[in-house]
Amino acid sequence: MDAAPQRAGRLSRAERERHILQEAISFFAERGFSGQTRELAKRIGVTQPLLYRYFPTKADLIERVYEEVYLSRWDPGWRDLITDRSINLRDRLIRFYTLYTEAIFTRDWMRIYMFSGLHGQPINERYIAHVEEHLLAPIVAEMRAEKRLPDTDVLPMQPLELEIAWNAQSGIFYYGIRRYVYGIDVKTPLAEIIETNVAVMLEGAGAVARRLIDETVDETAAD
Amino acid sequence: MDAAPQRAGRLSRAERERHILQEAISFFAERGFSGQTRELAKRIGVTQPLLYRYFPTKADLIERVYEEVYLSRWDPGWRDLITDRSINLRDRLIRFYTLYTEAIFTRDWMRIYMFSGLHGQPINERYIAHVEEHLLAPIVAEMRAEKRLPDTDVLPMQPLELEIAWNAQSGIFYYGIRRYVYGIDVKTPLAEIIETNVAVMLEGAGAVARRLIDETVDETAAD
DNA sequence: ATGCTAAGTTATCAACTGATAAATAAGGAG
DNA sequence: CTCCTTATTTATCAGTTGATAACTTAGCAT
Repeated sequence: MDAAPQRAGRLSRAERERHILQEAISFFAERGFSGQTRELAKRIGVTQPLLYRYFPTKADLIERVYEEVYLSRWDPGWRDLITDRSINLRDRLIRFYTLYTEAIFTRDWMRIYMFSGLHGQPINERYIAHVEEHLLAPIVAEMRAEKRLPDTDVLPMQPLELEIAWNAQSGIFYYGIRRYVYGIDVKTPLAEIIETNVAVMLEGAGAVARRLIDETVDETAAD
Repeated sequence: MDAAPQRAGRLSRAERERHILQEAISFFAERGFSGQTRELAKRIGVTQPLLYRYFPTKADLIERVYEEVYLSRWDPGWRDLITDRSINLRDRLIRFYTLYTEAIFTRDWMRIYMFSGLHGQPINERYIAHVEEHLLAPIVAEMRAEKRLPDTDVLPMQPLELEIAWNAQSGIFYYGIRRYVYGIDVKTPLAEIIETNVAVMLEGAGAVARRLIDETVDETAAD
């Protein structure tokens, strides 16, 4: 037997909108953006036309889902933490990546992120630019300071240096993809992954970065 | 004006099937698996019902797309290359990742891979297990040999060691995601990414691995 | 209590979409 | 050249899907 078609409780406009948006995030994260409005409505416990009393079109609802997911979870404090030289770099990076992954390592966030990336949403590209500017570039600068290399004012950040930061970022992020997007049961706990990636970044990438800078200086001197 | 509705040339059953499958790969890679059969047919230049003369259902066609993408691009020689100790490890890994990325770094492959992962396709999970067994585990073993650490027969591969290999793999793979899935114009050429990742893996992960093994041996001795 | 505002539902449309059946035509075999 | 096999098309169905309009009802204000 089906459950008796029950009338949804009456909520204030703001409450209902919030409720719909929240459910829409986990719904589209699961089904992708081709998920159907009727199924979403059923999950929320309201009728399908009600959605259109709050969002003019499905595309508008999806747009709001993007905003909610991307904007509401970003913490400006991350950047301050990365550049806080009262803490040693290793601890800073471990602490930052712990906080960062606490914010984005959820099934909803990771899957919405991948779906929006696949759909070529501009917001995705903007997010990546934001990550480069506010997280990776500062990390590169801190790494230079740690290794007593020239400031980025003196010697601009090299593309390859950014890629080295991307390397660590990728190692951690792809762990999240395997776990939350692919749904694989990765045995190693996240804390160890972060520690390892930070260690590898400091030991390996530090050396590579130094070499890179030396080479660049040589080339400049040779001109 | 629309082009005159032209009749498709008559092909042999095998040729047409191959043609449909090839187009289906790039079509579904672009649109995702919710892409419509009519649009696919239009792109191929045949009528939509013709697809059903070759594939019983849309789901069957998608299944064939998976097989084609995942199975046809795997080269058993990769493993032989990784374990070929007549070449030094650094060159071996660079050569391997060059070949591997030549095989999978296409818009079609990367996007089909992500879509199938998001849809929880078992083939995706199987592929990852295959990568771990035939690529990453051998890399870990070679790294141990390089660093003159105990063989995996003596001391089994630690989960964290596998994760260190995943780290390098992720750095390279995520470059592909950024480029071919997100469509970002990454400035640094792939060759440099591979060189850097391999260098980082050998310098950083080598040290971390050694430490890990030492700790494990200590713990074993302490028991 | 009465009535008005706004939240929610019912009914329904038009376009879409996977799939099937019957009709058509290309091209090799004899 | 004719026939026959089969690749391809035309026509169409039934279920789906985003969206709209009209109707109903909850609950606060007076």
